[in-house]
Formats: sequence, structure tokens, C-alpha cells
Amino acid sequence: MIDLTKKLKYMVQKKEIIKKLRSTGLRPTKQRILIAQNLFDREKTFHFTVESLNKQINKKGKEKISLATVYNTVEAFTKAGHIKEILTSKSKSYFDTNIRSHHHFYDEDSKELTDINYNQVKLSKVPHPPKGKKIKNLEVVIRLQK
Amino acid sequence: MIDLTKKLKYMVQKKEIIKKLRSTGLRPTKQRILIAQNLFDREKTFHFTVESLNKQINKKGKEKISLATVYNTVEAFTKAGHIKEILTSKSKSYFDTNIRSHHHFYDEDSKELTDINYNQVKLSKVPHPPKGKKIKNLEVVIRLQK
DNA sequence: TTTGTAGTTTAGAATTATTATAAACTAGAT
DNA sequence: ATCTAGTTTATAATAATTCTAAACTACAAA
Repeated sequence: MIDLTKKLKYMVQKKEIIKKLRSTGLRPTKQRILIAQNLFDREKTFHFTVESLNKQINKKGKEKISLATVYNTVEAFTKAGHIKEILTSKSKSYFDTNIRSHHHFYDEDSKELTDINYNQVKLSKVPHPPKGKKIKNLEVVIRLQK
Repeated sequence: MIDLTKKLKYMVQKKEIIKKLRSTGLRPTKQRILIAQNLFDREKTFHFTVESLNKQINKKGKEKISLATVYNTVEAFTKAGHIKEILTSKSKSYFDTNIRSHHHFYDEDSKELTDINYNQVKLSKVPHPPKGKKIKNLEVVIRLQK
């Protein structure tokens, strides 16, 4: 990594991305490589939605990628473990008549939620909220699988 | 609560529901009362989606409630604090390139997610998963508000 | 190198959850 | 009994996501 020109660095990153894709059985297509570069060739990790990723990729005059492909790719990357989906309930809102502070198991197989009793979870350290913000609520979700 | 007939018990529960609604400035309409009975007159707390609640209410030959009203009512009850919405990202899926176990702030005002460093949160007690299931992942989400 | 084929991309249609609209209805104050 | 702001309702509109089926492509095998 000493003294690589931009071009070289780019080529190395691309090789690595191709390796990463292959390592999980994903064909390194032009589109997947481009998306992977957008996702992984960064200093910091980042959060995105399919919509925001799609915008980002298709804004510059560059090659366009179809929205369907962005969806497919994000799903494939998630399954492969290259990215991770953050706590959501698959586009459906879940509600609970239990309004005390408590936690949940979320069963990935059955998509079912179960309460975890408040005293079954203990947090011994919690971060300070950013300035100007208050903690409204803290929730632990434990995802289950067979 | 000694020896109440079903009818009496029902009337008391209804009174209580009306009080509950009024206590948060919600007019106790026929529809809200019916929905509240479905939600709160139970042994255990329970989890539901608008869809499931709507089905449940409208299945029996009884009075029908419009889907729009179920949506309105669930929103009103949530705002009033009678029910609570479980971790979701408002019908949009969020993804993260950070696949290490880590946690998030979710800013309710800006709808933005921020990473919380793994070592900023410590759990001193975690429940056992149900039989036949494994913990795939544990995530803490701290919701922020101004 | 050419070829065959399974895997992939694509535009557009279909689906699903949710929100908006605007007219009809109603709880409750006067 | 009447009035009115709050509520309900059917329906349309929107938004995220999934489906479809035809065109394309990576790459294994000849």
C-alpha cells in the first residue's frame, strides 16, 4: 500500500471486491461491482436505503443501474452477509399494547414478536445521547433463527 | 370485582375505556371504544399490525369499522401512549455496511440512524432463546427526541 | 475462441402498506 | 334541539417493494 497511484489503488480495490463477491457465490457483474464500490470503498461504514443508494448511483452521468437491480443486489448482499439490515419489520408496523419499557424476540422464520420481560435484560452501560437530544426509549431486539 | 355478571363486567370495562380515552382528549366514539375493547380487554398484552387488528375486528358479523378508521385510531392511541409502536423504520428498510454487532441511535425528528460503538453499550443480562431457536443477533436501538 | 446455459439485469406491471381527500356523520357543548 | 369541531368513511393517491418475462452476460465446457 505504499505509494499507489489512484488508478492502481482502484484496480486493487476492484480485485478485492470481485474476490469478496465470489467468496459468497455471487457473480461479479458490472452492476454488482459498481454497487459494491459505492458501498464498501469508503472510510466510514454508512447507512442507506435502497432509494438513497439508487439515487447516489444514478445521479452522476455514469452508467445507470435499474432500480430493480439495486433491490436485487441489496438483497443478495444482505443474504451473503456483506451488509446488514437494520431493525425493521419488513415494511409493516407492529404495535404492542404493552407500553412499559420492555424488549422483544423477533423470530426471523415466523416473523413473530414475543415480549421479553423487562427484568430479563440488564444494561450496565448506555451511551449519552447527542447534545440537544433526549433518550425517548431504549429497545433491545433479539433476532432468532432455527 | 366480586361476583360480577358478564354484563356488569362488560359495562365496567366500557366505563374504564371511556375514562381512558377521555383522559387523553380522545372522544369516546363507538369505533374507538370497540377497538379499545379489542386491544385492552385481554389477559395478556399482545402484538398486532393494523391489518391483523382490522381483520379481527371485522371478521365477526358485528359492526364493521373502516380500515381508514383503524389506521386513524391506532395512530391516535399511539400518540396518546395507550399502545406503543415497536421498532420499525417507517416502512422503509435501512441497511448498514457495518456488519459487526453494534447498535443505533434512531433520531425520531430527522429519521436518521447513527452507529453506537459496540463498547458503548454493555449488557449484563440477556435471556435464553426459546427452545429450538438460536440468537442470530442482538440489537439495541435508542430512540432520540429533542 | 466459440457456444450453451444458468444466472442476472431490466422496464414496467402488480402488489402492499400507508396516507390523503373530501363528503357524511356524531359527540357533546350551548 | 341545535351547532360545530372532531370523527368516520369510501375511495383515490402515494410509496416501497416484489413480480414478470424478455433480453443480456459471465463463464464453463467443447
